Amino acid sequence: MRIGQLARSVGVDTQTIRFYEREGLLPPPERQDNGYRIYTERHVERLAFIRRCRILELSLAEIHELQRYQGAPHQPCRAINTLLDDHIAQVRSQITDLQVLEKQLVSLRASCNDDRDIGACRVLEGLSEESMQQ
Amino acid sequence: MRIGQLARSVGVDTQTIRFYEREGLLPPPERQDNGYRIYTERHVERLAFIRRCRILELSLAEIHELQRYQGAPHQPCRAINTLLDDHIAQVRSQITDLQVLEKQLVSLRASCNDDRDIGACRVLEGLSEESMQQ
DNA sequence: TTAAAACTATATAGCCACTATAAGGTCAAT
DNA sequence: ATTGACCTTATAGTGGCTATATAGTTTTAA
Repeated sequence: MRIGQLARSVGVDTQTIRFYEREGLLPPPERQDNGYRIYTERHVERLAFIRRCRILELSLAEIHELQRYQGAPHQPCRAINTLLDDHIAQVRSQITDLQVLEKQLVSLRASCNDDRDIGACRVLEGLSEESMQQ
Repeated sequence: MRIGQLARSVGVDTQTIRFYEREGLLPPPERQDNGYRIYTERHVERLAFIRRCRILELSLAEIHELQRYQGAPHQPCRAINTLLDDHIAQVRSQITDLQVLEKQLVSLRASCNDDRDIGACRVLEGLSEESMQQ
């Protein structure tokens, strides 16, 4: 199949496919005489794998690492689990950070109603005060 | 004061200060004969304002908008509150997304212990299966 | 049969908010 | 006189795409 069909069947842009190829995540396919890329079922699977990883917000580097593991199926899989554990830890710390942020924002927002002049807006005041902690 | 002192007093890199100037967030300061930038107390405040906004993850565009409001103190401040409400909504949706993500990752991780061969690793299997929903 | 459309190719720039590097000028102290 | 700390501009890199420009190829419709 050609790049457009691969793109449609996995749900990505053709540009993204070429980008993954350049990044070494997708092996360079055969070419037709006119230079068009020809993909096989294995490319579909490989691309789908990448997309599933991306949905889980694994970085391209992490995906690369997973692909290396796939190439060595008789090693223990502890490294894979560690990779995932690290990623989970990262996601959790992002959540915690955002929750702190949300609290700060909500508290700032609560300091002002909608009916003031900008000159008296407590939100703007709050942002201008030194008291705000990092 | 010169750029290094401003940077230290607000806790940013000198590069970042020049970057904000280029982006129009910080007004261009006077220059000494040798070309060095000379900052005043007002620049300190202005830069600190920017930093407080950035801590709250407001974008440079949003900060720009806030600065425009500061220049027109006799308008109603509803726009400011709306900006903040939108930002809060955005942060909340990020949190929700990450929580969904975390669940998926934890469930994937739970499918495998540390003592398999990579060829039998259920994590890798999970990532390779079509069953994973986007 | 030809003209339009839909597809493919490469190369390059843009997004965001910085951060890093290079290559050089200025100034104070030793 | 030289070291070191500071300052200047310009340019490139980060991540994961996405957009644009330019051009060649194939397919479809008139």
